[in-house]
Amino acid sequence: MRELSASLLEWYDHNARAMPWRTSPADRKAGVLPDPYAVWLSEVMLQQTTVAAVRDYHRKFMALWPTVMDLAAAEDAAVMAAWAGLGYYARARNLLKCARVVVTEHGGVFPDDYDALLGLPGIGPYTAAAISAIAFDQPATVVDGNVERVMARLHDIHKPLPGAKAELTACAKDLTPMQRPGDYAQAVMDLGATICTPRNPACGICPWRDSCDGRKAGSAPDLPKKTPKKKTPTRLGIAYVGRRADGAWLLETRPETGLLGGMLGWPGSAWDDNPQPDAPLDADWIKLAAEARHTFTHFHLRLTIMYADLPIEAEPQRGYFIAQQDFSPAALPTVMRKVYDLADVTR
DNA sequence: TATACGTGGGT
DNA sequence: TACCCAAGTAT
Repeated sequence: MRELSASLLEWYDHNARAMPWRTSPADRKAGVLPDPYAVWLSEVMLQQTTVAAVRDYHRKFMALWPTVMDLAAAEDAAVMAAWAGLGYYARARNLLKCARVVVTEHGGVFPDDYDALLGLPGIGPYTAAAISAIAFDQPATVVDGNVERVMARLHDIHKPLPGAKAELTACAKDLTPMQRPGDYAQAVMDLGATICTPRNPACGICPWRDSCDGRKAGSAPDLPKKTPKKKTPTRLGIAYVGRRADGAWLLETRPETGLLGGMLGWPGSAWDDNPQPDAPLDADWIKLAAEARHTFTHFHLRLTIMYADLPIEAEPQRGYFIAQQDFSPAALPTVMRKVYDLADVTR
């Protein structure tokens, strides 16, 4: 066990991926730990999201709100707008809740232990372990998709996920060292992200190649097994893009919960098999030639786009006008930005 | 335990 | 085109 963690840390010393919210292995050895706020922000953004997608958002958030106190004091709409395009918007809502709890109940200082972190909004088992290990060098065990894959291969476990989760977690826990646990946590994930990849793993240059049961059995590239998922259905909908004579756009803030909760969007119908017209006000709505197509995690969506020029005195039953100079399509979730782009081009 | 919840990139 | 996948969490 100790030899495995030691060899991985040796590998990590020379192969750590550079990320703005990290401190280098050399710095960490000198006792320099990263800013817990920056780590927390990065870990929430990285939930089910690639490092490449996160970089610019993390930089933007750190520039807009350099401390957890700044973020806690931010306007909800500003945070949602800044998160637009990154997906899984419940993360942004919980991010704000968490920042405010840290300020009001923890004096603006992030707790350093797993259990306290686990109690905060938007922080689950993975993120609690990641923050305590990476930001505070506590011996917590991170189990993300990378770690699951690495453990399944190392021990040649064929039981499919998610059922195998507990077993894989136990394996990961056994390997977690008391020395440099923060570096170790990042090292296993880096190993999974760069060597022990889902397809075509680079077993030949893996620091654990001589200990890997999956490699010995020849099954490593096929692990972990996963229970098959059903295919995604298609839903239909109608979106209404209204523009007032002074250039203002008719938008709405979506309900706090559910899909795209709390985000800005175009008023529209429900999204289902047979959407009914549901214009936000009476107007000469024109059906545009192009429809917006978008795929969410659990369904495909095809949106019919209706457009109307609206009089200056228009009084919509739903939504509100945003002046042209106050509106940025970048503040829209991607599906809504697609609608905007099509309306802009097709009209 | 199962489902809802985004998006972009890779194959 | 149609999957799969990415440093998961909440319910």
